[in-house]
Amino acid sequence: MKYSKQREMVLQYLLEKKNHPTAEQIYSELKAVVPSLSLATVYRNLNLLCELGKVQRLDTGETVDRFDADISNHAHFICEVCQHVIDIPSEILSDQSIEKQLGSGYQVSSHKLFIYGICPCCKQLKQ
Amino acid sequence: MKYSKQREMVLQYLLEKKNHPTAEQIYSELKAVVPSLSLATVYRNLNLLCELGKVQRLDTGETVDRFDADISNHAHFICEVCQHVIDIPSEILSDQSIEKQLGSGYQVSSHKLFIYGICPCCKQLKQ
DNA sequence: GTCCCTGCAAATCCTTTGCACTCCT
DNA sequence: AGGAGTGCAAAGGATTTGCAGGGAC
Repeated sequence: MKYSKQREMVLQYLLEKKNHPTAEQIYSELKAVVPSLSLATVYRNLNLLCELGKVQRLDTGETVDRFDADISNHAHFICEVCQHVIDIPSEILSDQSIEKQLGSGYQVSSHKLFIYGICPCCKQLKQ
Repeated sequence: MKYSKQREMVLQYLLEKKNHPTAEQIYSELKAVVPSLSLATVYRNLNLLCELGKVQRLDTGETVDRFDADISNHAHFICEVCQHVIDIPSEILSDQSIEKQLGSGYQVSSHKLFIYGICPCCKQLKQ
């Protein structure tokens, strides 16, 4: 695979800011730096990085996809008040423990866990 | 809310066939029975039923949404070979156990767990 | 020089919406 | 009769694709 400045930028952006951005967010922030950047390029590179396993796509239930360069096993908490997506450490659930519980011939390769509710920050503000 | 034959059909379809269909699948199967049926009506009623809490929407990571009239707490296993969506009993994870593990101020209202892998049926065929 | 990657615009796919008409109540 | 629900077609939003030009190797 050939080097490309645009792909590097997208990956770096995701590695630095861990805010689970949408393609559009990545695009508009990077376009400020490189005005020639195209949204199609951002999408193409996000898909590529997903296929390479360097980035994961989050289907949070919103109409848009979000992206995350943290590919370690972790869950996501989506706050119903502030809409922020918060990383949750993996201890809650592992592929192995799922496979053990499913038993009888299931082969587990991955899982996605989305938790919805109110984050500590918003919960405190409400009180 | 007023009775409508179309809404009743959509709900009945979901209650009977538990195959997690897409809006398009529901539409084409029911259109065979009532040819005047419109896809927009299927979408409108699916959204309504979701709001009423009689149906849940599944964001499996495919481009299309799937729907499920089983609103009890259960996970979904998506077979990477046959693409079938299989219901997994709830014992794996409950909102309460998540909340307990998150601790420190998180309030959990719901969660979605998608497990990806190979189902027993396809695993056996491969061997 | 070759071929992958880009930017742009058009296309595609899923879903929603506006409007006139229908049919519950 | 009144208003929610329908069907149709057109609009909408997110993402992908075709193509000509540009950059990596």
